[in-house]
Amino acid sequence: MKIEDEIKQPVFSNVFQKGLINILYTAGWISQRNALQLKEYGITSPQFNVLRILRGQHPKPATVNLLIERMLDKTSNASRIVDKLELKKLVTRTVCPSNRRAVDIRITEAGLTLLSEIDTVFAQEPQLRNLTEAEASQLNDLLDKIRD
Amino acid sequence: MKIEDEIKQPVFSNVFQKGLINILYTAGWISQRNALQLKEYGITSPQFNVLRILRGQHPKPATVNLLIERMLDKTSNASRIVDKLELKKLVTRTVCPSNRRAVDIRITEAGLTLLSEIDTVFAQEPQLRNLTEAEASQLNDLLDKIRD
DNA sequence: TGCAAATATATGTACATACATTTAATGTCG
DNA sequence: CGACATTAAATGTATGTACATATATTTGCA
Repeated sequence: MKIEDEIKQPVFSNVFQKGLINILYTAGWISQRNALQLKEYGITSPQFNVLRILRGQHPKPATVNLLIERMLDKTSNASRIVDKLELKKLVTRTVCPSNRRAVDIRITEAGLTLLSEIDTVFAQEPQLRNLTEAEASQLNDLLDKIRD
Repeated sequence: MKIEDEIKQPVFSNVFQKGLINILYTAGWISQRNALQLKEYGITSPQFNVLRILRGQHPKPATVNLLIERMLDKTSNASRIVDKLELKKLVTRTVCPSNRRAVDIRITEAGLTLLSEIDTVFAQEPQLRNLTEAEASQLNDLLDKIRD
């Protein structure tokens, strides 16, 4: 559906204004779909993102600082997201021996198992399936250019 | 900066995966910039969006339902956003005379004044300034296609 | 008419975001 | 060495998101 109809705004003042709204709206649309799928597995999107970062590090530990560096949203609260994951036994938290200010965070076996289940489901419905490879590249270039 | 560097992820499994992350990351980047600018005026992004919808209706009132229809995020809680705006005297809330279930919400003079101040500032630094008009159109087409 | 269904909004709860502040450990430099 | 700044993480507070439920009003129809 065209963005004009989705938010019932008949016209935009210009194509830039429309593009801006379109990015925000599309990101929300994607997030909502993701959140719905993840809900069946009992985790939220931020929790899922943190788990994937931890899997990338595995078997090395990550610190809260490293999580913040790699999270999509830099200002969110990694500490409290890890709290929730720890409660679900998907990660462990131990004081870092070489720097007792820092905390070593590791994904557990249960966490790895959960991620691989989710991967299987996500692989069945590929993302951005409506775009060709060339279009997806074009999109990446445009988005990178916006943030320059 | 390229998305790989921004989130310190050296490679993506494919261009679709990268595109997905890029949309989410870019939307966050835009939101954060907007939020920072709006903070000087004492309002948040959702509050700003609601105010703009109300200005679009002015001098007619809007209901909570109309706000939900037009908000970027359909599931957010319009009622409580209006609460905050009402506290700041930027909107008024009165029971709708023709349907006492509904509530007429109107932007106040103070609200209109605030919006026009913000417009002035935003106009000075146009959005998506790094894109040409053709590129912005292309972006809109790609984003619309993703949601088909 | 009367009563159930639908509608409009508000409220409750859990989680996340945004940002300031606090606490503890480590580094640094006089 | 010791005071002070820096760093890593946790905590506090306000706001927003997501979703279920509650309350009040209106509508429809037996």
